[in-house]
This record gives sequence, structure tokens and C-alpha cells, in this order.
Amino acid sequence: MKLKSEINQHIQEAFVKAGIEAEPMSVTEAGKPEFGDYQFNGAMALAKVLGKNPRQIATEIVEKIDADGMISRTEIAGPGFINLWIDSVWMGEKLQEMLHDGRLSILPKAQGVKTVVDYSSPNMAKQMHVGHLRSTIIGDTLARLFTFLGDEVIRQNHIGDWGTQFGMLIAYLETSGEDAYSSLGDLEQFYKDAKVKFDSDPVFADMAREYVVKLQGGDAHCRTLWQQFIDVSLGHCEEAYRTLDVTLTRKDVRAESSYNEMLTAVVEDLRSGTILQESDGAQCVFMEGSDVPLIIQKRDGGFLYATTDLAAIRYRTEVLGAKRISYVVDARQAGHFKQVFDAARRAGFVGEDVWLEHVSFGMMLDKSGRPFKTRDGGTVKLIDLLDEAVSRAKAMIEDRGTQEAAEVEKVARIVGIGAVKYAELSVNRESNYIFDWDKMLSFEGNTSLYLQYAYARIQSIFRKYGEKIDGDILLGDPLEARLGMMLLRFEDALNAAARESMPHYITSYLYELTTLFMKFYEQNPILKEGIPAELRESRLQLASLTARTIRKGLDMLGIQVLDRL
RNA sequence: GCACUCGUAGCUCAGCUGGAUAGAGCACCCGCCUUCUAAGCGGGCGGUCUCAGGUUCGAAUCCUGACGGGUGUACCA
Repeated sequence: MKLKSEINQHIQEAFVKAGIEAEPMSVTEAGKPEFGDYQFNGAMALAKVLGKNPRQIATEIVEKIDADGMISRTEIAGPGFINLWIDSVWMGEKLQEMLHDGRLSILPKAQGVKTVVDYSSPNMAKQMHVGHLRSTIIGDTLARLFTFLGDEVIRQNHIGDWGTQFGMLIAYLETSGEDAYSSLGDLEQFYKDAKVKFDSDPVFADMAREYVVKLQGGDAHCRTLWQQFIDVSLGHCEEAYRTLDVTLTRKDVRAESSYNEMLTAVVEDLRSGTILQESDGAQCVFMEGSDVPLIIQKRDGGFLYATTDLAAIRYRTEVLGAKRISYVVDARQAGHFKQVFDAARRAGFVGEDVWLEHVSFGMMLDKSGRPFKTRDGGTVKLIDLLDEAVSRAKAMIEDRGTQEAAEVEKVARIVGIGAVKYAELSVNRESNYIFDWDKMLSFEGNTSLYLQYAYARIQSIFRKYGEKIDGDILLGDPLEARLGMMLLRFEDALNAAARESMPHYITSYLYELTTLFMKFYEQNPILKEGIPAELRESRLQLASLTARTIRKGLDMLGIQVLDRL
């Protein structure tokens, strides 16, 4: 339920009744339990405008609040804080509605927004490495989240399948043997070998350059080899997607090369829109306040990635009809996207009603704060990272010895991959972050395993109980009330995460919820002898709802839960 | 040089549109398993929120400057 906006509405109504004319202001979640559940701090801000004492304003607002059973108590504190307590009977009823609703009382938007999420975007010339992880995981979370909230999501995997390096690779494929599929088994090695030959063998280098021209000219044989190469490379990516439980499929692929035919038109339309300027022989778009242009067409007539990006933007708005486009791309591209967005708007490729958003994320650094590399200076392959995660999880599970032998592999996969994804998603995406195997695969504190563990313990209670639950949800105990409050905030957390494209809002919420539940559960036995039936039923319902919220929240992150751990 | 961005506990990070005593996890110390899974819970230790000004009733949060780190800066993607 949209708890916060419901409270805001009551405050707003009180404003009207009290004759206060002011911009709507929002309540905030109370910082401490003794300040209630929510607090409204607007009275102080209004004091100056209205020329009144803030406490007096607060009093006038409080007197007019008519929350229809939702708010049980109000208090004016300090200079004019309004503290609000949510009624526990009201909460109990709402919690029960959530429990009996498959979507946890979260209604899909009446008017879904057609949203393009551009993410993952691997380069077909190389194997996926750890640098692709953040885009892939953040983007997939956003796609799942937006979908759940009722938006119409179109995933776009803007794969890099065009450019000069493909000439080299095709030439190498042509000379290295007949069977393309087996020789491409290790793409990384293939690329390195090709590069070595390119640098050392002038005849081969010339051949490679020739192949670029032939490929771009549409030569059938070259296209066939190129297509084989892309198929194999994409196959590798899809293997990583499957391992990661990422929802991208082949139908989401919209390759760079697919925009080729649109590029000339993009340049022409920019020219006729008089946005284009020639500078040093190149066709450029200049932005106000910056002397570094966005180059659309090279002096030699060639197109660049800015051209492709503009074509893609156009396709997304004009053909797909997107109203929000989220680019999940690392922070180094911030300047580029600023220019592309600006050019696209001025060219009229996107209207005022389209929201362009660069969902940027920071770089991955090693422990000494340098860009993350392997010991020999190479990039860490994504698949190696994932294998490592699973094998570490497996070792811990075997060590613990609570799983059936047949289950170990499956559980290790869910736990290990979950840990990697959660570690990426739980930090603010905008900051750089320190990559550390131990931290990433740690299972303590704010990690996926902590949530999965809590979930499994709740399932254990229900296995033991095995009967139908009934009765009211009672929130007598303070911890019970806080848990109930937290459960009701789920939708607010999801909405905030979606509004700002910040997955870590979800993890923070889930961690806080789970911590509360763990405390509650330690102090308030559920099935123990001597617990009154009424209380037991109520606590079982809270436990059930907690489990469902954890499962749904993790589902937004593409992380699975387990009934036993 | 210019632009953007970051600077919170020993380490890794939260801190939502400025709000009441700045929060977690790890590490370290102490306690809790004959009782619903101890991958847990409780307690302790630890911060002049880089620094200096400014705006405000009120600043980790907004503005300016300094210092320090990172990134970007014309025909690669």
C-alpha cells in the first residue's frame, strides 16, 4: 500500500480545512520510535511564510487531521514537529489484506509507462567480464521492478557488433580453420591470438582492413562469417545470462549494426534542423557552454557511436513509442549521454513527454583503489567470477552439512549467484566500489544469504505447524508493531527505487525488515508451549507476510529463495 | 587547464525532497544453543560527517572556496 501518500493526503486535507495555502509537503518516516511512525516537519517552514508561531501552525494542522481510524495519536514536539502514530488495529487490517492479496496490496499502475531499459550491452568481440556485471544486474532489476509496478517494459540489449575490430576477427576466423564454432570456444583467447597476428603479420593486417571494408559493404561471405561470430559470441553471453538468472533473451537484442540504415537519415535530419555544424571537416553538434562537440560524422564520412545512439533513441521513441528510456551505462559515459540527450531533444527526436535517464554507475576498483584487473593485468572474466561464487558457496554448504547431497549443487548456485547479485545491488550504484572476493561472497550482514536464511527459518515454522492460520493480526508488542509498520512500507520502498532507479533502496528495505523480524522472532516465540492461540495465529500471519515480502523483494532483484538452508 | 563526480567509525557502506542524541555490517571484546535452523540474537568499543566560510529557527544534506581521490575532455566504442 502507498502508506506515505495516504498520510500526506490526510495532512493536505487538514491544510485545506485549516485554511493554510501552501505547496504540498511530505511526511517522513520517523527517525526514532519515540517520535512515532511518521513525522511532519512542515510547520517550521510555514512559520515564516505565514508569519505565525510554528507550534501554533502545528496545532491548527493537528486539530484538522481526520484520518479515519488510521492515525491513533498525534503529538507536537520541540519547535513544531508533528509526530504521528499509526493505529495498530488499522495496521492489522491492512496487513491482513496484504496477506490475502497475491500482489501484497500493490496495484499495478492504472497508466503504465512504456519504458525502454537499455542494459548489459556486451561487446561481441570479447568475452563478458566483471565490468558488464553491474549494467546487466542493475538493468535487469529495473526491468523486473518497472514491470511489477505496471509499466510496459521493453528490454534492449544494445550489443556491440560493429566496428573495425570485426574485420580482424573475421580475417582470423577465415585463416584459422574450417570450424568456426569450435575455434571460437574461447573468445578471449581468440581475440588475443588475432591481435597478435594483426600486430606481427603485415599481410594479415592488410587482409583484416580489407575485410572491414568488405563487411561494411555487405559482402555475402564476410557477412556469413561475421554472423557466425556473433552467434557464438552471443551464445556465450546467454550462458552468462542463464547462470545469472537474467531475463534477457535473444529477442531483446537490438544490435548496433541494426541501426546502420538509419544513420544517413539521422545526419540529414540534424542538418536540416540546422543543429549540425562543420568543424575541422567533421559534422558536429555543439552544446551551449561546452566547446567539445558531439561528433556525428567523421571527416572521412564515417559514422560514430554518437550517430548510432541518436538512431537508437529515435527508434525507441518513434517506433517503440517509449516515454521513459533508462540507459544503464557506467558513469564515464555521463558526458556523452548528456550531449546525446541534448542533441536528440533539439533535433526533435524526443518530445517533452519523454524521460531520458542515464542510470549511471561507478567503477569497480581493487583494494588499492585502482581499476579492477587480474594479477597479470587482464580483465576478470564474468564466468570465472560466477564459478568462484558458486564453488565458495558449495564449500560452505558442505561444511555446514544440512543439505541433501543431491541438493547441494542447486542450493550453491542459488546462494552463490544471489550473493554476487546482491553485493552489486546493495551499494548505491553511483559510487565507485571496491571489489573484494571476500566481501562479495560474504554471507554476513546485509547480504542475500541473511535474507534467504530468514526466509528458510520462517518456512521451517510452517512445516512444523502445518495447519491453517486464522484470526486477527494483533500488534501489541512494540517490536510487533514496528514489524507490522515495516511490512506496510514495502510499496513505498519499491516506488522510491523505481522513481530514482536505485535498486539499493530495495535491499536496504529488505535488510531492515529482516533485521526487525529476526529480533521479533528471538523475543516472541510462536509455536512454543503456552503461547495463547490468538497470539500464535497473529504471529504466524506476521511471519508469513514477512516471508512473502522477502521473497517478492528478492524476486525484484532476480534472486531466488530456498525453503531449507 | 576546463568540466563532472566523490570525500561519513580502523575497513566496506547507509543516511529518502535540510529537521530533534549521525546508522549498519566487518574487525575487536563480552554474553546467549536440553526450547520455532547460532549462516542467528543481545551488549560493549569506535565519528570535530576532509577543511574554511555562507544561507537557515535548524546543515552530513543546500551555496561558495580550499585540499585530496576518481572520471571525462574532437573524429575508438
